[in-house]
Amino acid sequence: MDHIPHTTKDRYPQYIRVLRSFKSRGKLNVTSHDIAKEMNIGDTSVRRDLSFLGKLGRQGLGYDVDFLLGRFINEVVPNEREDIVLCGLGNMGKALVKYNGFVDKTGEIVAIFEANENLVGEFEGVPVYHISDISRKLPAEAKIAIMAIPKEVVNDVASILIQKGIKTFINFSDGDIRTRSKVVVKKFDLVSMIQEAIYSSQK
Amino acid sequence: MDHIPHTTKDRYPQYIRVLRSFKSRGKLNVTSHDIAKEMNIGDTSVRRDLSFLGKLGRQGLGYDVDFLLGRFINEVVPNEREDIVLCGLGNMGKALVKYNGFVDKTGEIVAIFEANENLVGEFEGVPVYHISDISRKLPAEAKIAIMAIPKEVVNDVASILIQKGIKTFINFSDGDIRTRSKVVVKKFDLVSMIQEAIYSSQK
DNA sequence: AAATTATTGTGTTTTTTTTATCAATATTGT
DNA sequence: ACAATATTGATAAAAAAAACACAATAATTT
Repeated sequence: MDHIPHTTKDRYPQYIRVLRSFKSRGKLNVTSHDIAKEMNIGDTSVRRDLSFLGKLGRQGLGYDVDFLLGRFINEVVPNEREDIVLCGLGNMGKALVKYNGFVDKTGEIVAIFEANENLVGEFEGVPVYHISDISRKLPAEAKIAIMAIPKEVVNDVASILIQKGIKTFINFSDGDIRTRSKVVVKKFDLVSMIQEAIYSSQK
Repeated sequence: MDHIPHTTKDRYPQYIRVLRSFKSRGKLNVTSHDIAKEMNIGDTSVRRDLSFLGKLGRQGLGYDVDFLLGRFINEVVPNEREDIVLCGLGNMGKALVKYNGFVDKTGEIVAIFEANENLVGEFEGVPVYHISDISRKLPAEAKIAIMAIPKEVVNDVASILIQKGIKTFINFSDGDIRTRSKVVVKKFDLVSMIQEAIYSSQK
């Protein structure tokens, strides 16, 4: 399996989403055409993308959904479950904890840090610590932090987390995370999301 | 201004995000190189992308952030503010209402529909109606719906909204919206978001 | 005021990505 | 078992995108 093109790699997470959707609809087998339609690309591109992971399909028949999904998860998310910490137990934080779906393959929220003393204790089975305890209570294996705290404090908290070894941020804060360290930040941006949706519906 | 390439168009929303970020940092002027670095593409690509919208920069100097941002907003989001309705006032719904940022240029949540009778009335200045009142209370101009309701009901509610003229969905529900109508659905998918972040931090 | 440095905008070249084509193979119907 | 149909995987061709290269121009320094 030699060099995988950049565009192909970028599509891999989308394959997982689409395959999950097929699976949830009870589809056991899909063709490159089915996938292509769902992803708005050509069926040749789908077959090409898949071919980098090996000969996964059966001529005349298509691809086995479960097998393909397993193959993708293995390629795209090769590690075991990642431990995730959540900063901020406001409405967004609570909503995120309640998304149970990602416990299975991706990771699990193992600790929550919150500024409001009254919330310290436990939420939905996850321990809640005071935000000032990050240095002491941050689980050693955690490499990912979800930020759901106000923009006024997001950079202060982020720099402590970076010091402690966090390499990846999912940022739901309204402020940007700015750092000179080499970390990955995925920003949740409702404005862009809405704009992209409007834009898509117009072109 | 003739045919704009697909990849360029796809990058336009990202330019807005990056320019907003520069602006919030107090930067008045940027070069193609600044933008390129922020977007992980080449500076030539940036200049080419911009050139489709006219001669926007000044040789030797760069681009005016405000001017460029205005030009992009005009191109990508050409309409006036869009009226948005929100379905579901749980933790996620409440969190979304509190994101004030998108009131300015993108749109505004003008009505909320919720199943819990106790929440009917008003939230953060937005009227809250019972979910059974969608047909009667849906604002006529609304074309976008944010769905923050459980998967068990998301498709029932969606089909009522589609009947009433909603064309664009932002779906925070854990279930997929499935329809034969030609609508745009942008799904918020925490699992994919985390997976993409992990994937990015590894390649 | 000339030289130096920075930076845009665009014609051209190179690289990457997508699409077209088709042999190989699997299934289904007769 | 044969013909018809469906679909993969791969090679070749076409199209699209990115990078290169540089003239034009603006600011800055000497």
